[in-house]
Amino acid sequence: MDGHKLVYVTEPGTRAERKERTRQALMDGTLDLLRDRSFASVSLREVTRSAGIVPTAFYRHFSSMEDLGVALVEDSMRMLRQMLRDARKDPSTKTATESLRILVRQVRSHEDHFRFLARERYGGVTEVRRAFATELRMFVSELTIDLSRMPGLEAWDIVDLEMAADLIVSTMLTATVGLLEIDRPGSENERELLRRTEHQVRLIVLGMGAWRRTHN
Amino acid sequence: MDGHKLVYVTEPGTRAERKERTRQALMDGTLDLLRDRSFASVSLREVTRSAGIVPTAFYRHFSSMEDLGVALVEDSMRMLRQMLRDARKDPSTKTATESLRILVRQVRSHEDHFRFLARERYGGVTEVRRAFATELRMFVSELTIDLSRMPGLEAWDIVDLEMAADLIVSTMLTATVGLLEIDRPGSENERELLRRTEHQVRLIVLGMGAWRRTHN
DNA sequence: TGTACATCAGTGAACGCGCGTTCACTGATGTAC
DNA sequence: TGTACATCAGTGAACGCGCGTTCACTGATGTAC
Repeated sequence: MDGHKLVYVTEPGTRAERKERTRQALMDGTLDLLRDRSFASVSLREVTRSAGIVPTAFYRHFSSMEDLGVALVEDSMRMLRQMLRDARKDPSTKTATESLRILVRQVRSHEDHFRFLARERYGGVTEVRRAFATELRMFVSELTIDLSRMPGLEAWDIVDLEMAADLIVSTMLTATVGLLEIDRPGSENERELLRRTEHQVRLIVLGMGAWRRTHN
Repeated sequence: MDGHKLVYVTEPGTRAERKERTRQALMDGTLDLLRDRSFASVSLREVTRSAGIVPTAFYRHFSSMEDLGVALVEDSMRMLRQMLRDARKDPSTKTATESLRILVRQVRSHEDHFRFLARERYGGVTEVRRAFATELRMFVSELTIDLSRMPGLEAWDIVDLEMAADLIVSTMLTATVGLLEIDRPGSENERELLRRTEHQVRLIVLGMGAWRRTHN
């Protein structure tokens, strides 16, 4: 016992690299603290504690907690945008089942970010709400265009298409929030949620077929 | 100028009445503070300030902020339950348009409570989330029963009916949250939201007709 | 109805605590020659 | 490659502040006789 240990006196890497790592530690630590609380209730000192630095060092990375919040939103939004872009490119998303499979995989591998977005979606910080709403509106527009190119939907009124796209996105969003509340991936609860969501999307698509017949 | 004024030295009513009034002032003041913040970020001292009493007097009414939070949830839930009960009794709710008209009226006359529920729905307080989820599940069950009694739906599988009821409730919930973000009642934004929601509900109902044909 | 006592909503002083922020500092890393 | 100086991420003491909570109190209201 009591043998020698190899110890880094200081962390490896250049100064810039170490700074970036601390910044990431602050952001990751904050997302971790947000697991079961709102952003507004987390203190600067808690955040620095979670990252293993002294409170005053916080200001080397962010000018305020609000600033850190904005950085987290940007980070989460970047992730969300990337996911949506990938999903639109992927040809297999043409079926509801495949879209859901992709959604589950993404949500499970970025739970912290999704939880942050879901939590702050209706939370106190106006800027977050606005950013999220904008992102969602953009995605609904893109989905509307996708729909307008599908066989049988070319003749649809754009307003009606957008209404349907909005309903599909809402349904997927509801499923996402539901997923976050299910801790155990692959559980019976999860399978039931997915089955229900899949049927709901199919119901909407069927409705669109009937809509065409009654409104055109 | 500087004439006499008639002033109540103490508030009117019995001691119990005045206590109840202070309790209400604490709850109303809190809902007011929650207009653009989360419950977790509101302090006991702010609440008593809003009600015009000294901080220590808070404990004559609630044992803690958490206790006040529970009282607010119960209050809001009571309101919600009453609204849903009334809506189910009202025969005019058989059409989507009428249901939406009732929803708008209720949301507009209880905005504080609805905002509180929407804000805390995914907020940090587990108990609130659970209470809301239970209430919602109960309402979906009731709506499922309503649907099963509608002409043409008697032969439906109960699971399918519940799936459809869930989708309708989600859609109404999304509309509710949307309404809360529109400050100006009767505005073009509000009319557009209602038109879209109405079409979405109709789309779902049409989908149910098509579903029967493809699954039975 | 009048009196004596009990109740209790609200007061005000005081406490210890965690907070955000300032400041001068340290010492390892980076750069110029 | 070696030296002298600049940079700067992180430190630690200190501050004033709002917080939740305790406690002994006040004085109007309620009750018993």
